[in-house]
Amino acid sequence: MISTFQLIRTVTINILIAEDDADLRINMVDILELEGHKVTAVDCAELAISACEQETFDIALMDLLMPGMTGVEAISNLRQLNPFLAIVIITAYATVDTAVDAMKKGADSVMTKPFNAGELLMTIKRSIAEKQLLKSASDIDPDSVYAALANPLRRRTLKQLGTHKQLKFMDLCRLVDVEDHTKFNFHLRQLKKAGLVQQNENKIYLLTTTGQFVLQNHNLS
Amino acid sequence: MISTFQLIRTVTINILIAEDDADLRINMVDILELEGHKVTAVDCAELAISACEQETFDIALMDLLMPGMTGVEAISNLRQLNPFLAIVIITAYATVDTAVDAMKKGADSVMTKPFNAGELLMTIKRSIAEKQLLKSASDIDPDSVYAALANPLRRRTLKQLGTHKQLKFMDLCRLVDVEDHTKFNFHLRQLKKAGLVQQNENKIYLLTTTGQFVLQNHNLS
DNA sequence: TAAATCTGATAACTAAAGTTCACAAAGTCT
DNA sequence: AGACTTTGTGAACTTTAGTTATCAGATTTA
Repeated sequence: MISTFQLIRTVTINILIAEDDADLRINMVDILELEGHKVTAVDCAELAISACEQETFDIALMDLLMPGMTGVEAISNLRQLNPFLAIVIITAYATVDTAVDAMKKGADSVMTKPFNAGELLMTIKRSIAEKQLLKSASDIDPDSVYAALANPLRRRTLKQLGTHKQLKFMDLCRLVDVEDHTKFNFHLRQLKKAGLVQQNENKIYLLTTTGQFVLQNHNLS
Repeated sequence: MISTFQLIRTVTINILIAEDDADLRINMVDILELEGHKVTAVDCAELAISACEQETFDIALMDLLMPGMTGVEAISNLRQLNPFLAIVIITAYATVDTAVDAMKKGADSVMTKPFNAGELLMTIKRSIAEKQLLKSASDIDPDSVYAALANPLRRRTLKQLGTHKQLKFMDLCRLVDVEDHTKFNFHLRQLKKAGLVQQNENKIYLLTTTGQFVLQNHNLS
């Protein structure tokens, strides 16, 4: 059974649903359980938050309008409980403005009602995939990354590598305006040790995927 | 003249417009210049990028559909040139999906055509204000902030202060599970020196605005 | 081929970060 | 009042980060 799942590349996802319309809620649960996922369904945002306190979900599908707290209002609470939770806001009355607002408040996606099974599964799959990037990039050692970023010279180096992609030692050294190359060599080694920079077979320096991620998300000054 | 501006609390904003519809473009320029803003208008994304290389804009209003690169595709280029640029995507054919996509790609807001002068000015004002937060929070010394974050004990401390808001020295010390209070005192001083933590008049510790900002944006592990 | 530049290792040193210990003023509890 | 907890300070010390100088193999240039 498990091998079948693996063959068709399906992974069991732990899904939280907050939807006050009972029919739609049951419908969604059916679709997702049929797909082999683990589903917890509640009918308001407050219960979703307490569910998140008990359990680690991969994704939360939050209706926008429910009695009590809205789905968007719950985002910050959910996010605090689980930074890697993918949050999708679901709404029948979606306008561009409400969607933009939800995204600003930290939603990962917005889906409009009505939707069919395919759209639901696709949205879940995509949201999880996008979160996965952040997740994988953040299970690196934060100590060494932050320590590496604590030096302006190293931040400049990362930035230069971000724009020029591939650079030889001395070119990079001159770009960050360091006269002493052995000093620069030290910092480059620190960046390598922190897993932000690597060298290819020709000794040319470039960012690791972690380095690229850090560069994108930390807008270094 | 300047005093009048200050009286009515208007600040000159440096605005970049990329819009291929000449009529709309001229119309927008008129509205914004009448308001006293500095406006640069081009008719494609590529020109917007080169304009951004020459000059530092506060906000870019990018049409989604233009000959050549789309407004959304240009986002990463613009962002790299100026991390503090507010980017608003403008489109006539805005659906929730296109809006969500634009936000995922890094837009700060999405505005639908047609819009009137009031909506335009309001959107600009709001986007600038939201960016301003990030700007003000990031002109603090990044060296000391990253150095402060380089220690797991200090990251735990920040997190606890984020959830409990206000904590006394010993309570905080026990929450982060440190036996030696003088050791903890050292790290707390480091956090204060980095401007992430402060004490109120009753000696109770709490996050500074910078600390709150860092906690939100750096999802610390 | 010789000279110059590039790339990097190593060691010696300085500066900064972090820990531990001893002590003490202030507040709290009984 | 006396004991105890809280909230620190300062000095001594250990560890880590960062700098500088010296050397050396590899590669490029003249």
